[in-house]
Amino acid sequence: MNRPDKRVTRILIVDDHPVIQAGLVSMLATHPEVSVMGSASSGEEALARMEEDMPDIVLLDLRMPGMTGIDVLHAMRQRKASARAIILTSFETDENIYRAIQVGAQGYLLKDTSQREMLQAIATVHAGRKYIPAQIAARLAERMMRSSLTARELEILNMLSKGLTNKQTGKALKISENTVRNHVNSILEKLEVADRTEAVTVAIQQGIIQVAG
Amino acid sequence: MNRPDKRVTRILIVDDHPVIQAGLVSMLATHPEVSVMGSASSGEEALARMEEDMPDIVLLDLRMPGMTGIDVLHAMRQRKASARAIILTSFETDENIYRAIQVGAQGYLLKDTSQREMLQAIATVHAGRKYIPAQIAARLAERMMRSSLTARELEILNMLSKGLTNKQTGKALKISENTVRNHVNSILEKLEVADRTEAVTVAIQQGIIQVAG
DNA sequence: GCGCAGGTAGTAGAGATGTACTATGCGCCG
DNA sequence: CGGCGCATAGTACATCTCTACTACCTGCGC
Repeated sequence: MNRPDKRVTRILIVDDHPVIQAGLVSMLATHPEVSVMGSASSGEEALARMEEDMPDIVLLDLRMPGMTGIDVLHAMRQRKASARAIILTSFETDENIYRAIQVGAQGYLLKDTSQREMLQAIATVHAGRKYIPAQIAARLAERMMRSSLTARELEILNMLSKGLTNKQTGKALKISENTVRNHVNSILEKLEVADRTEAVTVAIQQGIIQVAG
Repeated sequence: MNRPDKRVTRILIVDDHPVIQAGLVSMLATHPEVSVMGSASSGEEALARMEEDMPDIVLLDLRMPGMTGIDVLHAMRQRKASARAIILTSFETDENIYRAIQVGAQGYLLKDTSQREMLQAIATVHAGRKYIPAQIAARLAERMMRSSLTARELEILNMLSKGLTNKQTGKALKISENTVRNHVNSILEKLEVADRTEAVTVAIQQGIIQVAG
């Protein structure tokens, strides 16, 4: 609980890739104003570490096996964790950015960020402000313009992407084909696309549905 | 041209992400049997560096602005470069793996690879053998099973993904709607899918078409 | 020169999709 | 309680998609 030096920003790295962990440690280690407390390779480990190490800032990867970064943010919020979170990820779908900010991320960086910018983001967030690069902010705005798909619509969108017809989808969900059609039309309107095929492209592009590798 | 120590494997890192560069340097620096000659942030820089530094192994990212890793491999082959290449990437679409191996990559690693495995891959490739993890090899086999789409089919698949109808596609390509239909049917057969919507999902999933972020 | 792959074009018909409405029941929130 | 969003269901019609064929031309390799 006692901090050795109040001016030093204490960092916890959460990323399942060893090379990223090593890279961040190496990029941050030489700077006296930050101190890397440690690294976690999973969300579960991160939450445990957070209670022990009391970091000021958590650098958080979104895509991890098990808990995702979003899950970790949720858990942090519930536990009223004092640490602030900066998302650090290779991917930047509109949906991911939107969700991360919604559950309380204070910063959002891409993995191609320079050391200089990374340090600046850490300083900014530690000072209590948000750090969202313009490019990311633009995507966030884009996403906030559009209304969200409902749970049912998401479910149906996923079935579209697997090539099910309206009839097959209706049977699978035990609703009529007509109802499926209504939902499909809502999806097309919300995504602002011409047909189900484009809907799938846009949904994947924006991270609304995932394509299991 | 004179190598200080023949037992040392000389490495060139090619990746546009500073954090990955730093991570790889840090993971490899402490090991006496490898020596990192330097890092390049782009394919163009990598090719220049290769002539100067004469590395034994190039650790090559696939996704980079400008030249992709595949482009670099092509250029290396044309110039009959002596260096062997190991692909090091976050992504692993069937198509990327297939293309990389086809143009002469000797290894294929994911960025979640441990330090131990990375060193082993480097040693194996330096000894003249290939290093393909079982998981990657399985995907490669999967890809080799299927016949490739023709240039025309690819073009039409891209238009499908944008929501164009057969008629619109025909007009855009100045061919008849009937011909488009024939191509679409070939696509469905080759991808083994039920309809154009599933075709787009599968094509994106396998890296056959890209979704511009 | 012949076969083969790829691109082109056509026909006919069954079925799926998209559009444009109306309408009901449920649960939530102010 | 009233309004609203959501899920449900329906009808009718125009259009698009998919299937199953046949057919011709070109370029390439054996």
